[in-house]
Amino acid sequence: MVQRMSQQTLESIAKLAGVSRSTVSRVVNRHPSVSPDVRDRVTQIIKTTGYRPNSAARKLRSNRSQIIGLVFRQNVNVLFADPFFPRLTQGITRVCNESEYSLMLFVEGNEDKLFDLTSGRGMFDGLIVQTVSIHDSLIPRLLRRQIPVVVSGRPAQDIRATYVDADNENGAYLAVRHLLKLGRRKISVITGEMTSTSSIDRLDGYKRALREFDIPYDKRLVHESDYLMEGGYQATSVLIKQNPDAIFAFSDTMARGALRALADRGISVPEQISVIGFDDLPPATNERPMLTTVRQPVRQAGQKLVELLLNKISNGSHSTEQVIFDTELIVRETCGGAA
Amino acid sequence: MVQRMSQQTLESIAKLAGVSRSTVSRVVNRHPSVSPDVRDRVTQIIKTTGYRPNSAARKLRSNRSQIIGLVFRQNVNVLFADPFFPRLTQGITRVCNESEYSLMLFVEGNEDKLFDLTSGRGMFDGLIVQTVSIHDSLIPRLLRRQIPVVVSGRPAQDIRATYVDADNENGAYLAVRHLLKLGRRKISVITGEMTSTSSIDRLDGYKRALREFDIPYDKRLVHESDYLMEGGYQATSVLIKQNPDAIFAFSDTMARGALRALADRGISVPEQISVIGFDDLPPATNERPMLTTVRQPVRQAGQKLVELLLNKISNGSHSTEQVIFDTELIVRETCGGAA
DNA sequence: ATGAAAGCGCTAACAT
DNA sequence: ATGTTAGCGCTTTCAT
Repeated sequence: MVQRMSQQTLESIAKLAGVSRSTVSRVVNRHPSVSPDVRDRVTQIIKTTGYRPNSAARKLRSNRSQIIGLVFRQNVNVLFADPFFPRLTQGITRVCNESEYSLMLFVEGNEDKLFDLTSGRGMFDGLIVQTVSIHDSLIPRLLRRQIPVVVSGRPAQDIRATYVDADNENGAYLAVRHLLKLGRRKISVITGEMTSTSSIDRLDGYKRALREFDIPYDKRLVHESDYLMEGGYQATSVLIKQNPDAIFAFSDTMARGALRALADRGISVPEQISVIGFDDLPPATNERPMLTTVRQPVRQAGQKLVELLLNKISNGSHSTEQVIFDTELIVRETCGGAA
Repeated sequence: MVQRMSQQTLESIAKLAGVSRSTVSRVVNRHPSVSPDVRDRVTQIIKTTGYRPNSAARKLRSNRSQIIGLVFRQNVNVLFADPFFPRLTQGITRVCNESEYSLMLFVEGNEDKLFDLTSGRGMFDGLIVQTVSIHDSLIPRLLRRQIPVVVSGRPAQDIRATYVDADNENGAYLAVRHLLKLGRRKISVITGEMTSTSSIDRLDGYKRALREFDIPYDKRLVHESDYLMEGGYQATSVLIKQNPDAIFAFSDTMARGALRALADRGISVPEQISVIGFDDLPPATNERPMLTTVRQPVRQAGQKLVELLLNKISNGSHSTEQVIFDTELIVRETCGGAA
């Protein structure tokens, strides 16, 4: 007669199998020194009883949970609206599934709550944290706690962390230079929140290209937005009053919004206004007009993040590492003229 | 002199404060019977040392984690592409943030791995699981484990579970009846995976409307797809050969794909073909032509799910409860003619 | 109001 | 190859 399923322990399984707790533990953890017959008997009992190790106990004892946390601080709307995040998540889950690690996602919680959850030793072997604002203090707090953390996106200057990022500055530079070469002179920009390093870096690239062509920086051509399609639409409605001959949006999603706003006003792309986006994630490929954009290898970034984190976990190293992926201009229909 | 931050325990804090471990525990857990001065002293030390309770130990002892898990089995692509999920997640996080519970998300893991993670007592106080396929056995396995579970979307017939769902059958019925009243007779359908109860129920509603108008069910008009925009596009490319006068897609996202496919072929909507979607989530409102669709209250569903789960956790009840939200036809531009 | 002590379920060092 | 044993850090009686 088998016990109630819900309360099995190593001890109860041991009793059922007529062996000691340690032996059962060995079987569960695939330790080699267990005789085949004992192993089979125990395995059988585990199966019929449906025994599962108590993860809290396991963690408490071994100090490993085999779980890594993925923290997205972004608003849920943005998180799901922008194809960036699923891509990144895919890269991450792929490596996790190959390894013995499982992934747990955190969305939208205030910083303190999140810190409590993630910093308590006993929960995660390590964390991947997506940067949000340079004013955010979650990352420095976690680092101070000596929790293995890798950061997705460059964190604020004063934070020494291992991170993975795309070369945002150069990507933006390439895009704007391309527009300038095509003869565009009033290039407006739709940025993300300017507290994020990606927007800061991209705007730097924009400025560098302008300097190279001796064009003064005009901040009336720069509109801060939110990475949402609707935001791109509205930003365009405002920027259009400056009569720009190009729009460079810091995400494909916002570029889509811009295209729609232009279409609604009967402004032709690329004849009257060129448009370039940033990301080059799937929708950029199959919507029309096909979007010229800056490609960043998001999935690879996700994979790299996990690799770095797993290294950090196993080495216990306190060193820091930065991986910057190249970005690349993908010329399609919305900017006019080939590279 | 304060100890290294990373290894504080109840014991070490107690030593620092010159009290016993129990007293520190009482302070941490806001137990009333601690004298004010002791409380202050201990609180101060906790703050300066940055002590955090070990969650594994806590859980092991008290059998509560204050964490609920949200399990999405869907492919990451679908998960992020369909506005349904962020909406649901918002509803859920909202209630969680009001309560003392935290939310943890699971995405894309195989069933066994997921079961290990979620079923191990010691991790979650309860789970919200999104249904995927009627053949999926994660939910019955969790239920057998007596883990508090509420299900989002109706599970398979033979599963007795607490769940929240929209009235899919009637929503589809309303949509199709509307088309029939407008004189449409060859109404094609783009379904989701037919292993999902939502698609099954919606197809039932479709059939009921047809019966009411004495129109035979023609399965060549039914195309199974995947809830992605691209899927809607491709389904439409196939269905169009049957010369339908209407397309009813089981999600707004697929309806968008259908609209694009029709536009690419120069087929005018609603003049030549009517289109109706399902969901009525934000993009349905601001894209053109404005989509006629079936509204389901996704955010409320999310909230309800949490409420039901928290009840279940606190009551420890083994009873089961079903909440079905009404669906509603929202007539806009793509079907032609008002209600 | 505070402390002592037991034990949650597990792993791993040690003994056999 | 298997068993014995000692905790991991915490909560919670039970004393005082």
